[in-house]
Amino acid sequence: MSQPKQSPSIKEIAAIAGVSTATVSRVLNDKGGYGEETRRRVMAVLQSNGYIGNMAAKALRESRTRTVGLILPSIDNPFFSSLAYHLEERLDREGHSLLICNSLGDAEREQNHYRSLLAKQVDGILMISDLSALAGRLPLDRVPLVVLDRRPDPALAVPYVVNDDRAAGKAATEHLLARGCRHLMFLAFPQAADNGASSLRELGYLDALKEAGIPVDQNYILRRPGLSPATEEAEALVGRFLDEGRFPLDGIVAVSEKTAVGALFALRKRGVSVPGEVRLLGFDNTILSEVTHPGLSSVDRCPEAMADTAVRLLLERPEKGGPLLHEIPFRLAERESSR
Amino acid sequence: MSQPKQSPSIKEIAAIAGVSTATVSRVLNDKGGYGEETRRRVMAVLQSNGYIGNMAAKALRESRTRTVGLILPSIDNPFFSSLAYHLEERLDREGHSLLICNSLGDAEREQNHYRSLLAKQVDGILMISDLSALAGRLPLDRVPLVVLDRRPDPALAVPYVVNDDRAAGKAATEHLLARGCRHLMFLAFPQAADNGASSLRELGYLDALKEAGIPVDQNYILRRPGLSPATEEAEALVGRFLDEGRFPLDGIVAVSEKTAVGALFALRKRGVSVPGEVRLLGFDNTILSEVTHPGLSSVDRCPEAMADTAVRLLLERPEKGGPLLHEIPFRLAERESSR
DNA sequence: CTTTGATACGTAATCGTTTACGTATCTGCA
DNA sequence: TGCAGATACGTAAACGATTACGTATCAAAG
Repeated sequence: MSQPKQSPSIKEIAAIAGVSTATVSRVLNDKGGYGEETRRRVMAVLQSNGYIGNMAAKALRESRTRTVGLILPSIDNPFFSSLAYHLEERLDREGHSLLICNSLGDAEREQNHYRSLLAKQVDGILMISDLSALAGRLPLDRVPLVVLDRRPDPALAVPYVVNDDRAAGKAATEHLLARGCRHLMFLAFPQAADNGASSLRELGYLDALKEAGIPVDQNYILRRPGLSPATEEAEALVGRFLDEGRFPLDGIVAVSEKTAVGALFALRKRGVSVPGEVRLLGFDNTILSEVTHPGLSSVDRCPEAMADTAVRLLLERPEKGGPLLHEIPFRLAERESSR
Repeated sequence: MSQPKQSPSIKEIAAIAGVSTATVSRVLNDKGGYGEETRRRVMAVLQSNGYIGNMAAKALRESRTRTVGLILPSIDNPFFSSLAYHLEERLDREGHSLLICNSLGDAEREQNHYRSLLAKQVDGILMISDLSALAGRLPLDRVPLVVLDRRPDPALAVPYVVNDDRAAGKAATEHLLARGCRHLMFLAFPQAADNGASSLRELGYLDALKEAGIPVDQNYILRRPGLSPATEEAEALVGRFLDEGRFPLDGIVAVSEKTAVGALFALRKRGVSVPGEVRLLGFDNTILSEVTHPGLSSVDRCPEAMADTAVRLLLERPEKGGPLLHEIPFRLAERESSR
């Protein structure tokens, strides 16, 4: 009735079925080289003994685990968890599993996790990191490595998957310009923690202003110090800007969703209507953008497509020398905050 | 300069250092039984050759992987991803890694993932599932198993970690009663998809009404059909209730965060002020509750404590026969929606 | 000087697979 | 009949670690 506590090994199965381990293995892997009668008998024994293979042994023998690792700052972040969802989905379809490691952006944690993943013999590693913590200290070529949502130094020769952030910044800005905004704020990431995306989006913002013939005013470019949570800082920054009242304002491009929420809070507390007086637009388009009031217009960075490309790069290992940069299309999700 | 593509094996290290593999292994594991001079030499060779162990081999030999699996409906859910974050955090501190598997609540996926985790020789499995899909079809005792946020049949003898949902439902209701609400709606999960928590919270709601001497009216208990996304259905249900206008309403206890958001949308569209005319309270207290307007009062289910307990149960394997039910304290996070 | 015990190793088996290689049986054809 | 080639297996060697067991050396104790 009850199954044995431990799964039997291929050897025990072989003994019961009266064949060799080689034959059991062949049956298990559909390799052929056995008679139909034998196959049936082996299958029956496997079934009735609740055989479940030992992937550790298989991995040792084949030196592949069908497991890949994902190192990210924190799975507890709506955009990353959406990305992780799609990565797992895609990997699962290819018969691979996903190991998740939170780094909190900490260099030491990244290194430890990376080493540990290599030791675990993963078939590949996905990272949301600029790799500056790893470069030179750990081998980057023992196993396929793909970076997501960050732009590592091209000298490291690691492929990376990002959006065309400059174009996205430009599109976001143009969206607000098209709705009549003329005094546009750009709410940026801290310079230090700049993951490359923020300054590119800023360039896009500048591109759009230039094309529209609107002079750039540095007072409209607000940069978070980066010491406290994004939402709080953004709220404080925008709040101060509004309180000083030195400059007119009718639109804000926020470099992330959380900063956009902060901006929204600041505006609401001061009774500034959105989108009536100020239009607002953020990035990431996670569930957060759906539940604020008004709903946040947001640049959808298409995490599903990012995941798709990253997994393809990781598993199909394109010939060396291919392009490192892989850009994923984005699209604007318009909601009330910019209408 | 550049390290070898493949990590050397213990055997190669041994050869270079002029010792046996046994000695290298002993040095690696601090087992003692070697001279100081030898230790230094072996260490140096390990270092300079970029040795990284092979956990597949180690797992095969020791039959433990220091890896545990987590099967959940979807990592792309704020409460679950918070739970996953804390699980990983806690496991990492114990030297374990976390494999993540999305089941979408689908029985077949759950089974496949479960089998695959067993094959991968994980040291334990965490599940957000009532196990009905597994019971009888797969061995539940090959490896320690702990259920989170669901109440599996006690006959399965699987420990599970949940909140005291009845108490939480009661506390939530009392919170609104204390603020003067007398016409309280309870917004429940669909009967089919009931994970046990919803009906317990409903009992708590009834407890609170009874204690307050308020007669129960079934018209105030709304149940989602469970066919569409929670937020939409909740919005539709509450909307219809309001539009019919047959019953007075001044408070809503929503069984989850997403249903609370749906309720909030319905109220807002009809110009019902929250908390002025209707006070609202939900569950889960994820980041969603922070960004709605007004901010959602929410029962914080303390995912960190849940993770802590679950990992402890999984790794410390308490003596058989201990209690299965493990209740985690909750606390009310009060925001504007109920003030 | 012998004995005892500790210390510092090495040898080889083992974990559960896969697979190269060998071999026996059978089928079909000249 | 004899032989080639296919088919259906079995044998045994890996994969990279751990570890029980054996052994040589040495110091201290008797």
